[in-house]
Amino acid sequence: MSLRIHNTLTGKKEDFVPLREGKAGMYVCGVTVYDYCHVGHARAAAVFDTIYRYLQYKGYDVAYVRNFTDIDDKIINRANEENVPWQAVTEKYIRAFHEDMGRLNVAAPTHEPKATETIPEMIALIASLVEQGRAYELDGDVYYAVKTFKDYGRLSGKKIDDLIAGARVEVNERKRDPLDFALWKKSKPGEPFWESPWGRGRPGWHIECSAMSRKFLGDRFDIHGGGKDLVFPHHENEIAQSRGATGHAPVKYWIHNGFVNIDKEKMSKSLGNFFTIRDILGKYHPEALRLFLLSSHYRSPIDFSDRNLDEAEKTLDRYYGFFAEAGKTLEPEKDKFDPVSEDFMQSHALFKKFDEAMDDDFNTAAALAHMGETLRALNALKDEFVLSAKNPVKMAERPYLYIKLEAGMAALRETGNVLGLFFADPADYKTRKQKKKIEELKLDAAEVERLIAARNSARAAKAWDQADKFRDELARMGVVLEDTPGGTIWKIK
RNA sequence: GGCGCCGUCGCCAAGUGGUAAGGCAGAGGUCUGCAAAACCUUCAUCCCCGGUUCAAAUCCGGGCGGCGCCUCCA
Repeated sequence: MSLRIHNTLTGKKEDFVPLREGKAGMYVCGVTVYDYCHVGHARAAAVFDTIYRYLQYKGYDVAYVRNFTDIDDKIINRANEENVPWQAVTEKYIRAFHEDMGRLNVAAPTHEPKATETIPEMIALIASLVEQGRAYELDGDVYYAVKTFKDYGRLSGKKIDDLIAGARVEVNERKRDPLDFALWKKSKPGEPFWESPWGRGRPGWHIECSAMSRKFLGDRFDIHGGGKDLVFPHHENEIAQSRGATGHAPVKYWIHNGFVNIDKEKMSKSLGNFFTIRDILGKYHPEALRLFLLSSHYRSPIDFSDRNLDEAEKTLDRYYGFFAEAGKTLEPEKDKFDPVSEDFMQSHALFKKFDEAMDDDFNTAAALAHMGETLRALNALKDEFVLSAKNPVKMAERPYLYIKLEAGMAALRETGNVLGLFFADPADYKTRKQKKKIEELKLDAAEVERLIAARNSARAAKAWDQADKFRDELARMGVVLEDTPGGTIWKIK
């Protein structure tokens, strides 16, 4: 079975054939660290994290680079506003980024370079472009001469002439062409700077990624990812720079994720219609956010709403409910059965379906559907297993039910892990969630426990009317009861 | 204005030529003192019009509606 990837460059799904067998090099544009990340950033992070995990699951040795843009106008502005050194800004938001990613269970990439650590490589790249006549200096600034690159516009499907016609009036009229973009910017007094052959300055945005990807992955690598909004001009410019300098098309497969929308509109800083990751995690379990982000195909827009987040959380409850119940059911019986063989585990039907879905351009939505079907089947199996203990006729089936359950659970966990899900301890998941809800509703847990105890006394006396009164009272508080063999448990509606 | 994407059940969402996955909500049922949870059953012909084809949600043309990129943006 082979992996197929939708390549922005060709607009088609193509078989994934890495440049070096068994290995994969992937570069994903990270964030500019001048503010907290919003849900749109979370989507890109979760999507490419999932791709990273899936490639590893498929057996590839993956070099995954995700950068930080830690020098740019917005950072300088922010530093000036807050009257702090620019490094204070970037350090603060890099830390915040790592916190957010940790909570979303986004794995650390193999390399996480900062632009400011890659300045010499950028200068070398720019120098090479200048030497080849593809870039020119203008009073301390260096621009890329777009017209020297005949394939400009190929990635984004744009024609140079159309672009020129539609180009805005530039502040800098000295550029040879309105499309030419800055590779190096002369620093203004008081601004951070690095020494270069063109004087003191700092890098343009696009050159960073060309330099950082090249530094860690070489002149050519397999996958380059980022949000759809980066296709033009950022990635177009990257191609122009890298290919202009090295002569190689740098990237084999370009992957772009769709936006997170709010009321059909793109979530973005400039529109102001965004929620930061931390805003959302105050209200929802981080895993619910991650599940939500993976519940649509990565290229489709996804609509952010409480309703959708609620649904994701509910789905998650089902999984964790099963893991908790199945764990409780199987654990005490483990000694009675032979351990399940690795072969049997790996032969679980879910894997084939999961792989098929993911092989088809990382179709996480379809993969999750298969996992959901498996979950339902396993719940049924679990009930059957519990009942079989009391039924002499079914006794003989128990070993079989047992290994089916164990294997199914393992399959769910393993596929879940590829999606970065189910990483919490089931008991922990529930407790944490409960705690949060109690705080939200300002419930008195002791009072709840007291009412439950009262109800259970009534039940013991078969005073059903009395018992129902307590139930109703709890219901008014938002508490729902579940009478299980192990006692009465409760949760918040 | 240029380029591009999208429109599938009340909601979310798969499906790129072979006769509509999955989830939520709803309805009925099993279980339960009653519930809850879980499970079972049930629940759409795919924005409109025309065309190609034995066959189209899927391809082509034309509408209508929504969105994105063209400027910093995941």
